[in-house]
Amino acid sequence: MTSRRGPYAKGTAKRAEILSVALEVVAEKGCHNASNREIAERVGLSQAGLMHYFGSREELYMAVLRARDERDSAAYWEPDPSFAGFLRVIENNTRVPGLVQLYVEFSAEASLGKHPAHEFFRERYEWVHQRSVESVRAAQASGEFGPHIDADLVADVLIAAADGLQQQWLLDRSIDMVARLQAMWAGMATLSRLDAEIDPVTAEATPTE
Amino acid sequence: MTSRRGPYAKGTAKRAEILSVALEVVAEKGCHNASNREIAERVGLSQAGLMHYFGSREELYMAVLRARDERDSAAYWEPDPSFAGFLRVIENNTRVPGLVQLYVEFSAEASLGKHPAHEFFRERYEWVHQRSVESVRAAQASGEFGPHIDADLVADVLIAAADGLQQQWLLDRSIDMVARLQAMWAGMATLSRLDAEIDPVTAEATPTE
DNA sequence: GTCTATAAAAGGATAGAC
DNA sequence: GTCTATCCTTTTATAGAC
Repeated sequence: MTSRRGPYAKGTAKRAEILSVALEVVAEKGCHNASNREIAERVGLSQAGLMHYFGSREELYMAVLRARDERDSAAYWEPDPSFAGFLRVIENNTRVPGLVQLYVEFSAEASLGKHPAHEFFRERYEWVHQRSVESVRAAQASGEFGPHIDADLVADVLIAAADGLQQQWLLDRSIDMVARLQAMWAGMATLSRLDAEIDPVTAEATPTE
Repeated sequence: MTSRRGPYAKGTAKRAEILSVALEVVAEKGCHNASNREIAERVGLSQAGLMHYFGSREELYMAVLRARDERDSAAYWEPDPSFAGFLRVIENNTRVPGLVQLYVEFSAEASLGKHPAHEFFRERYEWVHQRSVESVRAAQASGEFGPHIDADLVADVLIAAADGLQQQWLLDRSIDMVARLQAMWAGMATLSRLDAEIDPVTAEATPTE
């Protein structure tokens, strides 16, 4: 059980090693200044050797991000598909600034035109969105959210706030992302409960008027 | 009045032209793939000529972003330093995807270590934050928000949601950023009013329990 | 101010040998 | 699998003419 079946054992281990080193280099220099050459050197490969495992810089970075998602998903989301689970993912990101930076910069790079990672990020967004919708529905089931809320909209706002807070946090590591997300979540929850009790349509109000 | 005083007239006009062309190229290729050579060519300058105006790629992009901020600030923020003004800025961004992409990618690139634009983005954030705090205070004055809210926290969340929604929007141009921001704002407002009326501390609640 | 020319360094990607 | 060698492109920066 120490090695997986024959021919793939080494390749798999090497791939994992590359992913980890790639993350290390990105964390130090940023996605923009991390070069295949440097990653290859640190793994003890030539640049062409690196290309054997990942056909391009984009493939490599996608793989790094995918590995992160799989790890986080297994560790936080799946055991607890609620807002609390979501918060644990964000809180954990605090320990891996390199990943956060890679995610923001690479997804921005991929957002324009026909970039090789464009589809990857679209699909990833769908996935995160669905997960978040589940969290909202769980909160509705528990009564924290009212029944009339638009779960897709809340999910979008939640993800947006989390992404934007990560951008802020990259510039200033002292900000408390979790506290801010909790405040936002509580606001949406309160609003949704009032909608249910008072008027399903009203979303704005000027009480002192 | 057609030209500013003598020696600077041409330099100023040329700089403005370069900024506009740089934006055009970034909009097409993304900040990552826009090259000084191509920008210079399209302006009708050599690369060395371009470098005469902006000493580096970073300086040039900072200048593009600064010009945008000045324009938007004059057009939307200053006439209306409220949440509505904030929304008009966001809504306007819908018309300049290149700028949005440049902002997200370049700020992410600059967020790591000692990047030449790091300080620029930190200062810019301070500025946007202060502007947003003013919007929150205006909403408190009008009674839309309760008096006990943490305006800095609301401002951070508002900016985060706006930034994150722009990331989403870059990947999927069909999402309605303004509607989502309004929902979030309404939630925070409602929460803040309840805090004032019921209990200044409570931010979460499970009413059906 | 603007050009041509040019340098040295670095990036990504690929062909083909072992 | 892994390497060497090579290609093409980008970047910054400089020297020196007009």
